[in-house]
Amino acid sequence: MSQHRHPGAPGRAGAVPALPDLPEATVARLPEYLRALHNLAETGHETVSSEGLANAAGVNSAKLRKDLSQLGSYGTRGVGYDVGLLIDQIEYVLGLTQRRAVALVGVGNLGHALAGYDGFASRGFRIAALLDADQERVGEEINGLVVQHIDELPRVAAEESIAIGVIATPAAAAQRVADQLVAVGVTSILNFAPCVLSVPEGVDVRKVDLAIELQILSFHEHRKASLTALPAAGGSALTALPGGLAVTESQEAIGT
Amino acid sequence: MSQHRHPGAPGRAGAVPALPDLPEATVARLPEYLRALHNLAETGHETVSSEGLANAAGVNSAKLRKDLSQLGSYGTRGVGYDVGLLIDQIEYVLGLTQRRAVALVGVGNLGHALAGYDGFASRGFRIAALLDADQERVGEEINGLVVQHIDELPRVAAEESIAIGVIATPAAAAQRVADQLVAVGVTSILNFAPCVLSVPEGVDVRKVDLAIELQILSFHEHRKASLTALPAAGGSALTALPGGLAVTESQEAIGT
DNA sequence: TAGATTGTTAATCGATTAACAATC
DNA sequence: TAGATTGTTAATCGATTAACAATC
Repeated sequence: MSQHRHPGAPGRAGAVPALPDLPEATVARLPEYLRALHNLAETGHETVSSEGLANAAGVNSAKLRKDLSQLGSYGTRGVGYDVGLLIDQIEYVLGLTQRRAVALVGVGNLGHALAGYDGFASRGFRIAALLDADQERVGEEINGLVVQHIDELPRVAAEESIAIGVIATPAAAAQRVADQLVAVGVTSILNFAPCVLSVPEGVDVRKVDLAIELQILSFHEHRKASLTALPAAGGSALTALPGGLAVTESQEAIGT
Repeated sequence: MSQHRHPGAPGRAGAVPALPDLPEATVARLPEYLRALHNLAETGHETVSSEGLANAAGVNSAKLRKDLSQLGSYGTRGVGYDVGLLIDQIEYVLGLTQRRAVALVGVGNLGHALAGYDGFASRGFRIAALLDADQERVGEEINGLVVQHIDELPRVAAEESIAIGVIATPAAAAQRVADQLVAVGVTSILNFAPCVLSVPEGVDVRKVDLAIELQILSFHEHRKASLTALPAAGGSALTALPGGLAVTESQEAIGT
């Protein structure tokens, strides 16, 4: 093409950052590529081929090249991709050049663990506030943060510029918390409560439901069992497992 | 694997349980329908229309009818679906008529929370064993279960008929744990470690990565910000949020 | 019968993939 | 130049959706 444009890439001042409107499936895979690239960087790799990165991320190489081509043209034919450049580019697109502040609501069993999860800090986020509706829990200190009452949310949101709300309350409380988050201007919510949330247009909600993941696996267990239970039907069942290793496609399925 | 008979689907006594090969997108939504149906049953509803159930599950009604039609024909035209019958049918298809035993490996921060998560027990699963490679943690009691050393896995798997393995170890340990699970015959794995696992064909892996969920939200935050940063472009931006509520489509996206 | 709602069709949309020309 | 690998094309596959005939 004419030249390598870095649309609003790090270092570009002035121009409006024209963020490409990526397919959702691509967006969901970029973080996986990013993680693989960080691993490669740590082990001293300066370039990587689409084949190599695809293996590290558990996808096929055509899909990887297609995904990366949506960001622009950052590879070199005959050589591969520059690991550092690609990290910068993906981090830029994902909006990770700023460390976003997260408010975690609900400091029960799961919320407690999330508050202590260092994977958030190491991958671009800062847990800026812990909130709970239970006065019993207010004042408790977890990982250097003091739990505050949910009614403090308006003040906290303003002070900390909360960008993302994480809901780890029981299902019965989740909608009310979502409403409160929306009311203070939060437009991105990660919901761990097993319920559907209603939010206005323009607010993004992602849901993680641990029991649902197990139920999906249960279906496949059930299905595999029903196949091996048909011995008369002959050859084509899954009974004989080949010894070779392969990355199962289902590993990509989450978060899509 | 085929140690005992599946209770036949309602209405199909005697016949081989011919489990339909459902589209993955449908499988991923069935647990959400099931949860919504349980809510309806608890609030005294005996029947529900596709419109009503679709609202409760956060999907559109055409999709819901299409999904349910894959299971067979369990609705009544002009009336709707029988809540109890549909619960039985979905639970059968998902293999939830037996309570599956789960082994949880890695009892650190997150694993601790998972061990105490009552959503597993209430939705068809039994945490049958807690395992860890760290001798310091062996012997600790969590929620009535004593943490055992990972080397006990072969014995535990045989004694408890483990159907699903949950990996909540650091990334560096996850592949080795997966190999150990596969070696004792586990064919379904839920992986919370931020890494790709290699497993033989026939083994299903699902991955939950909390930081990836935040990074996907971060992309959308970044994108929304880049849109509102274009004031000259006039009318069509997302700045003016309509007051009406709507269930965002992105809520369905996980686990697909 | 009249009204309601399912189950199915068919059009459309989006995602995946193999293949290969472009090009380093 | 010869070999390697990207970026793109086009075919295919799977998922979504509106519309409506079937039917309770």
